[in-house]
Parts: sequence; structure tokens; C-alpha cells
Amino acid sequence: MTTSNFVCGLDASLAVIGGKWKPLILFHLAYEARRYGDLRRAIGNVSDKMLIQQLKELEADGIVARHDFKEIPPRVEYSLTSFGQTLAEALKPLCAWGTEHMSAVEKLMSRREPFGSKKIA
Amino acid sequence: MTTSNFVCGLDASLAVIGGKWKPLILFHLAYEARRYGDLRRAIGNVSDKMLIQQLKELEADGIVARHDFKEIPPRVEYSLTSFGQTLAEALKPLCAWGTEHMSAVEKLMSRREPFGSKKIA
DNA sequence: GCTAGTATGCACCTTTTGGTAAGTACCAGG
DNA sequence: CCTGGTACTTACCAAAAGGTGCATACTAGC
Repeated sequence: MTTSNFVCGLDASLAVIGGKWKPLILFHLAYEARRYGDLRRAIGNVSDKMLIQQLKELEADGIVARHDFKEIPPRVEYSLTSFGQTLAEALKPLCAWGTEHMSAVEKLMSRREPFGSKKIA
Repeated sequence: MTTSNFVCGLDASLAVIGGKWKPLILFHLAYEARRYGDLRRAIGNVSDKMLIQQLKELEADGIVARHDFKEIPPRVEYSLTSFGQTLAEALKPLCAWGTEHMSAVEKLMSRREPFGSKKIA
């Protein structure tokens, strides 16, 4: 039903950065502009479809800017917009929190789904 | 299998608050402890299954504490743990960002799915 | 003996999301 | 001419997340 009404700002923020690869994209673009292939290699195990999709959403949301050099072979650079930079700033404490408690969170996540433990026995 | 290894703290944080209702739960528990039914009414359009599920995950993650009064009829209170409070602190700037840009984000989200709000015709 | 209200569990189903594999247009090098 | 590298698209699929509704144990009220 997508009641596009957020009760707290958290919902709005998470709607923007909620994709699987978006935090990583933000993370890598925070330093500098990057070419598409460069970004993909930096992230590592992401497929083209996913990366493009997430980049397009972030672009549509005004977080990242796409600069197409119109060259052959294709050359496209992605960077944070100023709006995206305000988001990156707001994300810093959360990123710090995650870094600080990363090992604890990793343990929790691995316990959440060890292996098929909900099978009919 | 998703290697539970986070490259940046953002991933870890989002793994914890990534549920659909978790931001809301955090939001409501940030002020004070609340009984289950109280919380459900505060959130509004959440189902029992979802709320319980999210609460259990947050509890397993050490973010919220569950206090069962062992009474009949049942009475259970949920509150933030001190760990949960550190998370809430880290979330503040992001929440502020979301609040600040809420109307913009709402527009973006509604454009993402042109169906808007489904009404029973 | 009903129903209501408490907090929660369980089975089933739908929607959303993420992932895989292929194909596009273009040019350089072998 | 075939391969590789660029950036990107598309069709199809699997898995996860979310949602609905009924069931539980217990008491109070009608």
C-alpha cells in the first residue's frame, strides 16, 4: 500500500539508502568521482544489473551525478551531488557506530541464519 | 551465501535497523519503555506477526530489552538497552536529515512507483 | 458457554528484491 | 574475424521480506 508518508525522518533516509549496494556506492563515491567499471571493481562482487540499477535510483534521488563523456569507448563518471554530500555527512555517525560494533553485529547476523534450521523434521 | 563481512560500518548498521518497522520501533522506544499493545497502537498499521518478529530480532541484536511481568493477562514491556541507546544516538543525524528532506524524499519515492496509494475501487 | 483482550505462534501466500546469463553498440589489437 | 573491454539493457528466476488470518493460554464480563 506504500503509504508514502514517513512518521520519522529515519524512514525517509532509509528509503534512500535502503538498497543492498547503496551504502557501498556512497562509501566509494564519498572520496571522489569514479568511473563505472572502476566502481564495480571496487565493490567487487556486484553484478552489472544491480550496480546500474542502484546507481540509477541514487541518480533519480539526486544523490549521485552521472557524467557521460560521450566517448567511444564509453566513459561515464559517477560522483556525489551536493545533496548526496549532505546525506553522506548525516551518515557518518551511523557508519562510525557500525564500524565500532562491527564484530558484534557480524556475530549477530551469522546467528540469525546459520543454515536451514526451520525445515520440517 | 552472503558473507557476513561488512566493508564499511554502514552495512553493519543497516543490517540491524534494516527491517520495515525497526526504525519506527526505535523511534517509539527512544522516549520510554512501552507495552506491546501500546507500541502496536502507536505504530498503527502493523500486524502482530511483523511487530513481534521485528521486536524479537531487535531483542536478539541486543537493541531492545523485553520485560515480561509474568502476569495474567500477559503484560510485557519493551525498552531500549544501553547498546540500543548508542545506536539511537548514532541515528539522530540521519533522522534529522530525513526530517529535513522528508518532503523531497516523499516525492522521489512516489515517482519510483507511479501507483501511488492503492485504493479499493 | 460465548466473546473480548492480553502477547505471541504458526501456516500459507504475495510482493519485493536480488541474482544470473545473455545481448547491445562500438572500437582496438591480434 | 574473433576476442576483449567499455557501459548498459533485458528476460527470466530464486530467495527473502512482508502480510493475512487463525490458534493458543488465561481471565473477566455478559
